[in-house]
Amino acid sequence: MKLATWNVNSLTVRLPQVLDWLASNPVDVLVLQELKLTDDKFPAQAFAQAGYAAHCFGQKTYNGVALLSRTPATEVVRNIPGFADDMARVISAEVSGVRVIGGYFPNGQAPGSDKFEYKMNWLKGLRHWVRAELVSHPKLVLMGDFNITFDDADVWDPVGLKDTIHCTEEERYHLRALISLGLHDALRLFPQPEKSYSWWDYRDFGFRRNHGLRIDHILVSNALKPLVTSCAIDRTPRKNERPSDHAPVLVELL
DNA sequence: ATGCCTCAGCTCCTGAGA
Repeated sequence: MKLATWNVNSLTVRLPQVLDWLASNPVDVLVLQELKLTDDKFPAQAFAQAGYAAHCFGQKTYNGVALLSRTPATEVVRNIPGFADDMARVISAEVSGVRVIGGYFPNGQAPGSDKFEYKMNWLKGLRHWVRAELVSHPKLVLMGDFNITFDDADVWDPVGLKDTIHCTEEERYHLRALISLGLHDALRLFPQPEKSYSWWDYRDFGFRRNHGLRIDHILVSNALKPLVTSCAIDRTPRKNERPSDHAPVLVELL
């Protein structure tokens, strides 16, 4: 079973690239973030023609997530039960016996801002929900755009970006707290190239200079960890014309 | 430089992203 996550930064703009990528990478499950479109504009038909059932949780202008799967997804849940949120950030479902959660974590803008406080509250709400989900669904994958780096290895300039957004100790505390629930950073279960990032700034030739961050993650539960056979970031779509600023991340389970 | 690039929208500028 192959699963992947990709922040597409507007599905309207990126749909052809997503379809091309799925043709080359026929994963079983793909979660998408930053659709930036409403449900009525979601291209369900195009995904159906590509062999995918799709569930959308859209929103105008910002946010918006979707879950695509080759076999039908059941028990679809939108956002975090028990955490009131105006923004469309989470979609989860059961696929082939695995609980899949796709998330677009808040950006947070800057430490000390209202948006940062919202990010902290959102992370707490997510954690409490995922803790319960792990009890009822031991085989669980939590993946998406976390907007948090684990440590300096995920940052192209750890000195210059120390304590800036995505790199603060408060954010990393919440990420470690998620891991402590019984989850594992799938990418680091395997050797990776130095400076493996999943996002590069559009400005200043960020991708060409590999000035990036690893903020898109796939976390697998204790029960799934022994089944993980590979995990990788696919940089190739970042070389497209008009690319998303994020690259997809893939994991393979036995 | 509170910028640089990209996207959406109350679209020819602004807010937000990361």
